[in-house]
Amino acid sequence: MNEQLQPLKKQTREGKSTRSGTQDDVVYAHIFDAILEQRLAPGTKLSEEALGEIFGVSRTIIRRALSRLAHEGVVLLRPNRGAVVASPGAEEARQIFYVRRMIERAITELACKNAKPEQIVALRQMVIDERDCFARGDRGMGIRLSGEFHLKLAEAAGNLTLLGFLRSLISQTSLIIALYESNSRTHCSDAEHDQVIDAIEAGNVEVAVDLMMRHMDSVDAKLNLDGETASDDLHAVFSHLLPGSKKKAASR
Amino acid sequence: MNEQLQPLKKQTREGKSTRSGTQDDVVYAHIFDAILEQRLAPGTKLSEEALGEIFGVSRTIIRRALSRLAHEGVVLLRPNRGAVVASPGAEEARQIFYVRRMIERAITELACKNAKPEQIVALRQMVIDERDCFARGDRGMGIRLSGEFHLKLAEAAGNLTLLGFLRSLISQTSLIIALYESNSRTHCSDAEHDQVIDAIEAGNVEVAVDLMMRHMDSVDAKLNLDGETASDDLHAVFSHLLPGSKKKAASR
DNA sequence: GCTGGTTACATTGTGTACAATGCAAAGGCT
DNA sequence: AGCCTTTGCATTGTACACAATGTAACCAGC
Repeated sequence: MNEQLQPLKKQTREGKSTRSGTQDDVVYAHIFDAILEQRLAPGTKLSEEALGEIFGVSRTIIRRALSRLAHEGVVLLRPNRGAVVASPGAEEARQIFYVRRMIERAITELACKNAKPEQIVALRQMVIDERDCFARGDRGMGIRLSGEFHLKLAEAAGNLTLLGFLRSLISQTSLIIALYESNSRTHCSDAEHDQVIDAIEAGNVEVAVDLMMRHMDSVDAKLNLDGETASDDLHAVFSHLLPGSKKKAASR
Repeated sequence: MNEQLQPLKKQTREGKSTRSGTQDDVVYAHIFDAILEQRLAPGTKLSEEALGEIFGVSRTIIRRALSRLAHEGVVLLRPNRGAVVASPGAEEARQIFYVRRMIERAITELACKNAKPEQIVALRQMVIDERDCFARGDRGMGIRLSGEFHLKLAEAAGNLTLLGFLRSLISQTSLIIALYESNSRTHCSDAEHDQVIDAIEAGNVEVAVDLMMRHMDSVDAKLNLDGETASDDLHAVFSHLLPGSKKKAASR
């Protein structure tokens, strides 16, 4: 009788006006998209009242969305001083990529063992969608779809903890890519994604992991993490001054 | 308003205590402690109003604390139906420990390279505190201090992303340990912690990692993850567990 | 003219009232 | 008697109002 069909899918950025429950999801997704597409520059102050006015909801909803974004690392929440778009520095970016590489390796290994045929099909579909998106030249959407491919892969791996971690990592790496990508030619090349699927479908762990690592290399290679963004870095240093953290100028 | 009764036995280590702004931290810590010490059994409903009454704060604060707890995996937040204490099943526990092992390995490696002398000192102090705590027989505090040792180690590793992930993992593993630990004799043996510090101080990566992995093994070995498979956490919620009965449910 | 303090404003933090939703028990129907 | 519907209650979700805090401008003093 009571159909408990709760549409609690992972945040699909659609589904507005469901009126209850998903309002914060909608706000969250829109702000996230705006950050990825660089319509919101790093360091931009995110006023609760202004956002509430824009989206037609109260500050309560905005606050929840900002809290989620802050936890995923794309927004910096300063006590009593509001939220700003995060501006990860080069060192922070390197650390994030280091962890992501490790997580992706584990996910690839697990996916080789646990991926089901229908999940492989879904992965191939993701690559197709991704390719379409690049063809349309939609940069922000392309970055997000690349991320969703990796998330689908994590789903196939079957470890919920890894999935959650990767979600956070992808949010941050997407922001970093949007910030530091020098040449927007090849992004997350879909061909590499396809090769990884092939290896996973064949159950060849060695090759799959190797391909994934090469994929990470190619993403890495597109970034300019070597001190070319002087102004942004300076800004980042100043915005990261939190009370209680006595590590200033911890350059390394 | 009026100061409510204080069911808090220990003033948590709130050093700065800006008297406003840390309220949710206090609430968060106390609920977390209560879960770890099994004063709150898995599946227990966490009513916002009741908690607000207990801690003498409004539901707003409680809600934030529950949100944090939910994100760290020790509380399950069901839309329109309130929050309950999480009850991770055996398979979920295995997945969490798998990830934690991987993260700890990376942290150990990095700590060997990046740990500063004063951080080593702080780590040794942690072990001493931990030992004192075990001597007093404070189980919940012991589990938490063991976790804080690993967090300090992650701090020494110098990767903020890994630190954040480990914080989430420790929250969940602490809950799992509290749930599944069969014999409460040796917990997180402080001797193993000491050995790890020695190896890190000596900069011996191989030995340090090996010791850490053995340490993970010994933690693993104390758990009873075989047999009482609560098939689904959702189903576990429906089963009305008596408060205080945490042993093998025997419903296999 | 510059530095220090004071005051006014803007923004965030918190509490509370109201609305919406889910759950449960009671009553009626088959 | 059993099952379905309905109605009432309890709890969560949202919006709003007030309080606290940080920021900035202004004025006084050096």
